Amino acid sequence: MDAIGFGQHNHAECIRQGLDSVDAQCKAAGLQFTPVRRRVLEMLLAEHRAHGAYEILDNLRAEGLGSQPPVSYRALEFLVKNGFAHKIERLNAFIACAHLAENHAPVFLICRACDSVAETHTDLTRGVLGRAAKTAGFRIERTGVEIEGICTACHDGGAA
Amino acid sequence: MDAIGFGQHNHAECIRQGLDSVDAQCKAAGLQFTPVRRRVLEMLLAEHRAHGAYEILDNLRAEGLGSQPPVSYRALEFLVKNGFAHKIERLNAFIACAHLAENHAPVFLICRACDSVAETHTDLTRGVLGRAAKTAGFRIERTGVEIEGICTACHDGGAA
DNA sequence: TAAACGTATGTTATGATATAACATAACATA
DNA sequence: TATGTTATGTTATATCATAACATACGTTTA
Repeated sequence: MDAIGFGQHNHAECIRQGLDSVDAQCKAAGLQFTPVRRRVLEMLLAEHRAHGAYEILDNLRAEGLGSQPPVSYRALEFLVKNGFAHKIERLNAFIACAHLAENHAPVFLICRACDSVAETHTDLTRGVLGRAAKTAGFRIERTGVEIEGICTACHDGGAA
Repeated sequence: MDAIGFGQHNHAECIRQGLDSVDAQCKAAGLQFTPVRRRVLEMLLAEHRAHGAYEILDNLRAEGLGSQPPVSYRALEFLVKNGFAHKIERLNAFIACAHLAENHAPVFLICRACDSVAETHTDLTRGVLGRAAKTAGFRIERTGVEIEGICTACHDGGAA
């Protein structure tokens, strides 16, 4: 279980792969990966932190790709609906999916010091929670796990 | 592991116990359980569903207990900070804590059909997620697990 | 080609959620 | 009384999100 987001990796490659993978998935599924949608995903991929819809919008506006809130919200909705991005509810902000193409019940580790967000995943329907839900007669459809704390870099660095 | 919220219980008793318990905890901790705070908790306890801050405010206003947003937000902040209520991030809404006095890493089961919310809990720091976090060097401070689906009553009743 | 349709985008306006900032009150205690 | 602390009252505004309608553009169908 890797937690992409903290730690070293070839980030340029990480962005390229993300775009390529979504490109391919869209082609396969007959989805339109339009310029705005592509650019929004690229912005999300640029950093492993959550981006607000209005921050995205500011960037789009600067590039002449749109100037009103629905533009960014629509692109983000497309990305989230198709599993290419996730919304971090705690932050009212969005992040590129770090486990594209995997069937994921995502878990987010949110550093409150540096705002980076790492994504890992689990299968909540198994384990304690799944059993609890089953006992309660609850039919799970979607899960969201958001964990707030301090990442390695920040507590090693002294930010906490 | 019980999931209070769905299923039968003596609700009047449930409200009374909630208020009494918080009353006692406030006395013990030297916290002021003021009329507004008490009334807000009572509103939350009235139903096992999440209440928006402005819905709470409307009620307060009708009772002459406050008329501006900060009134409800402050009371809710007090309740959340001291563990007497929780915020459901998905819904931007608040719910009374169903496990008062327990050290809780709450887990919410949210029925998208009837809007009821049940609270159960787990120890995320143990188990798969805890190990994952440890591996990533992440220091967990707070966890929020929100599970959306359909509750017993709703799928038995046919709402899904 | 044109008509009809579906999907994406552009734009205006507004709704919904949340907080900053400052003023006042109420209470404890030095 | 003066001081400090906590809670409340109030104004204004920031932030997040979507409804509704208009326009564009490609594809299918006649």
